Amino acid sequence: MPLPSQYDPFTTEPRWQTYWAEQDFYRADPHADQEHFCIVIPPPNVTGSLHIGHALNMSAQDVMIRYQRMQGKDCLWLPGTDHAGISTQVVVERELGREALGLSQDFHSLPEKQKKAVSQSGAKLRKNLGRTAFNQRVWQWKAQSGGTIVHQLKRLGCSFDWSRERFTMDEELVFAVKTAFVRLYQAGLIYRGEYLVNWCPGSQSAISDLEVDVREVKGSLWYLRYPVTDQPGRFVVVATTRPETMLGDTAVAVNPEDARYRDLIGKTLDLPIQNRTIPVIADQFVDPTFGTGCVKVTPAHDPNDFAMGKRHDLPLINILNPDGSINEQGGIFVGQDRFEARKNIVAWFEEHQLLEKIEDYTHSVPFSERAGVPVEPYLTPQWFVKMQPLADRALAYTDQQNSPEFLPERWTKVYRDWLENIRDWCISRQLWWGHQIPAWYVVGQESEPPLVAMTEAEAYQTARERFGAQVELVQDQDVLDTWFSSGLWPFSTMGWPNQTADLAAYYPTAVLVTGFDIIFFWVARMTMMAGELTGKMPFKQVYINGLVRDEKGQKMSKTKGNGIDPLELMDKYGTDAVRFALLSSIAGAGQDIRLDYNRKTKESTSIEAARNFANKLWNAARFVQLNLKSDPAIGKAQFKLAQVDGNLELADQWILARLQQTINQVNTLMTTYELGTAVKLIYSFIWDDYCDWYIELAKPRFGSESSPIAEYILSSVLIESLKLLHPWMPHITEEIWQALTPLENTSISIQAYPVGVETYATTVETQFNLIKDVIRTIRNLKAEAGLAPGQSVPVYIVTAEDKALLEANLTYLNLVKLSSVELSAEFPEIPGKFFSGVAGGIEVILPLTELVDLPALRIKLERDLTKKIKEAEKLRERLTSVEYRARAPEDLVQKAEAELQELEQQRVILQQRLTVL
RNA sequence: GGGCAAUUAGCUCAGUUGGUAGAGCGCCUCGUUUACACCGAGGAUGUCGGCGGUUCGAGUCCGUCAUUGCCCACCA
Repeated sequence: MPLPSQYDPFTTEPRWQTYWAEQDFYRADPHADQEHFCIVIPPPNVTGSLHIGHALNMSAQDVMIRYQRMQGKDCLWLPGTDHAGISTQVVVERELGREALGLSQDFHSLPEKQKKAVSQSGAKLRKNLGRTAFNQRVWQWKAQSGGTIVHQLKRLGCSFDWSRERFTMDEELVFAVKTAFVRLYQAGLIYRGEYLVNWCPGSQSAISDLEVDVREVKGSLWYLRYPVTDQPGRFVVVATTRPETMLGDTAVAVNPEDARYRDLIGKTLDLPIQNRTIPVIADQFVDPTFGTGCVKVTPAHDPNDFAMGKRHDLPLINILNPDGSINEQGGIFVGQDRFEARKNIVAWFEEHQLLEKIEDYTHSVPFSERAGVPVEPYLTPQWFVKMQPLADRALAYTDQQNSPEFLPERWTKVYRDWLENIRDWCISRQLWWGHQIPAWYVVGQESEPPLVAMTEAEAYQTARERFGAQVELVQDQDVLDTWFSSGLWPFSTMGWPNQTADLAAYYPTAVLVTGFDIIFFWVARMTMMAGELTGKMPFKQVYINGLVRDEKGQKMSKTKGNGIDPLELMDKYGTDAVRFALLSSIAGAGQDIRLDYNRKTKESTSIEAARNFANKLWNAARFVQLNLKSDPAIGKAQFKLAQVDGNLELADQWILARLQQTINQVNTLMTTYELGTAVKLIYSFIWDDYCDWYIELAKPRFGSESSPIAEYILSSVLIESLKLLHPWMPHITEEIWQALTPLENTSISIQAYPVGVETYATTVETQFNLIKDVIRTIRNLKAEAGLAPGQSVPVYIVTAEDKALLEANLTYLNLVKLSSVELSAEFPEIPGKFFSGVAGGIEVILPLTELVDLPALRIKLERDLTKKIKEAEKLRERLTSVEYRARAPEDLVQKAEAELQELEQQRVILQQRLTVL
């Protein structure tokens, strides 16, 4: 099938994607004899759509998987999505709200006011629907529009095994989650307790430390006076950034060493507004140099105070409702919002002359990432995972087996540090959409601990045994933090807790590819869960990919609106170009990538360069196809070096040697997943070596005696190059490969990846490079002489050593327009003016004609000469140094000497040239 | 406060164990010779952030400072 004159990614790419899917090439077989290789997808949110970070992350995984598949391994790349508790619930709520208000626009394009109305109405409608009906509605939404990202992954050309697609709320995974919960509970690793959690008044749910976004806020530090009991006129002044919490104060603390307040320790203060007396306590925590040295203690609303409260056995007074308003403990301020109350309380203090002063104060305030409002430390009953034993176990693996291994290695420290300073994990969320906690309470026996069981029936059975037949149970209303189910992902997707064939074959997985931003959220949770539940680390390696930054080097984010849409780029340049551009800019693993992008024209030069490369490859293939007259190899081109060992020209041997070298380098790089470096080598092999030199040298051979060999090597090297490149640019390589190998009738993606022979002729490379240098020197001389490339000129070449080599390959010099070539061992008689250059000891002489601009040439030559003299001077200085001679390695000294010799030769020639002029 | 990155050509970035700096884009000159102008040939451009040290030799190793970005912990 002849290749069309223009490559069209937009029709080509979907065609092969469909073909790959229909042929079912990427279905894994756990019973296969081959070695297994597995990657599980970091499950994107079901609500999400593909962003540029995904594009990089997924492309990287696809390269790894395609490469390993071509290595002959049985590969499983398991796709799936995450139910994403809060974001999904919010999306569906908004949909309800939009429906109710009759708005058809996308939520994000609505004006702020309408957004608020939609959210409020949505939340109300959710409550009206009730839990079951609402969740049904979410499932319905998921079926309709939850698959956006899945389609987009297909468009990226990802070679997933779609038969194994999973969702974190699949029945199988629900079972795994329950099993994990029950087992951890039974092992004493899950408990329920009243603790201070990060409470988000916006979503009225507990959130984990990791979901808190700390922001610098310009606020105030208020200095409040608390009167000392029975000592009229004496006050203790406390400083606070949250005055409203004083309603729940149960002590004031001072440092025990602080002489200023020593006499007050053990005395009491009259807490204003509340008309309570509170003690003055002594605690080391208090820094006497900060503020007044007195700290108000609110154990129910501050983590440090909570700890202090524990130490001093202080009462806990909760003053807030779940929505952030002041509750009935708040005296006269009951019902007010926390910020309204703050204002009013400050006013009250001022009015009663109890406000000492106000200072401007910039401090950090924790915000809820989801709702965007300040978080309150809040006392509620929640479920927790006891992390220390899990972290210790995971750390033990890192210590003993060096597993998982992080790439780049430096992330190990980040991972370790977090595990070493672990805190308990609050896993309950006050949401409807998610894995409902498998715990039941006995109605009327609320003080009893809940019954944790796999099913309601099981819970009832236990309850009846304990409380009699009439017992009534109610299930815990909370759902689990989304990361709880994601934490099981590498094994829950393979059928755990059942001992499945997939688990046996693919678990632990080979490598996890993810961003550093979820090392704590996800990676560490997986290792801890897996260590406890499966007794193995879930992956051998963790490849951390960098962030894709915008053209200014800034992190892309929704709020900044500086995202670059990969789909738009794919529409413009084709998927392969986007993949290539992203992957080839990976320097080291974990290094951020800055994507150049012009927001006005929506152009990206790096992706354009990638598109140009695709075009180059396409045209090279077209050229080869058009010139295959003798059809020796195409159609069943299984490249074997042994088949072409006779009658090879230097260029043939050279390109084969370079191919071998490239194959070896790529294979070596891929053992450490150096995807960017590897593909850059392939790029330069195809463009610089194959296209710029080999194809050019093959052109004059067509039709001649050596035509069949040239054609054979042209085609085989191309086909090997296609295989080399395929993991990075799957579509175009498939397209060309299919066109060139019609007899194969299969996909390039399941061909064997090239394997290099161990030795290749380096002498060939040296020889060929010499010829290249001679050609370059001639071109150079012509350009310097101001001669057009098309102008035929005579050339004299002087070399004793390499005369035979040049004689044998004289035709190669035809890459430059020459009227005659004189080869000699001695400097020849040349009529008229001339000038010359040196290539690897070979002198090339170009007679001058009247066409040359002599003054311009002289200036250039003089500049060159001073440069050479300086270089030679530097080199000579080094070589005459006694220490250098004594300590530098022998081969280096020799190299330097040879270099100096050539420099000298060049200097002499330049001087000759100048005198000739 | 602690930690981690980054600092190299106009721009974006490479530079393996220390051996005397490269690529892509851009720029300049020339060119449509049997694939490709999304091309070819040639060219110009760097006190490798500053200072100090180790070494025959430092972009590379050590120390220190500066700037930028990120992560963690945060004294009310």
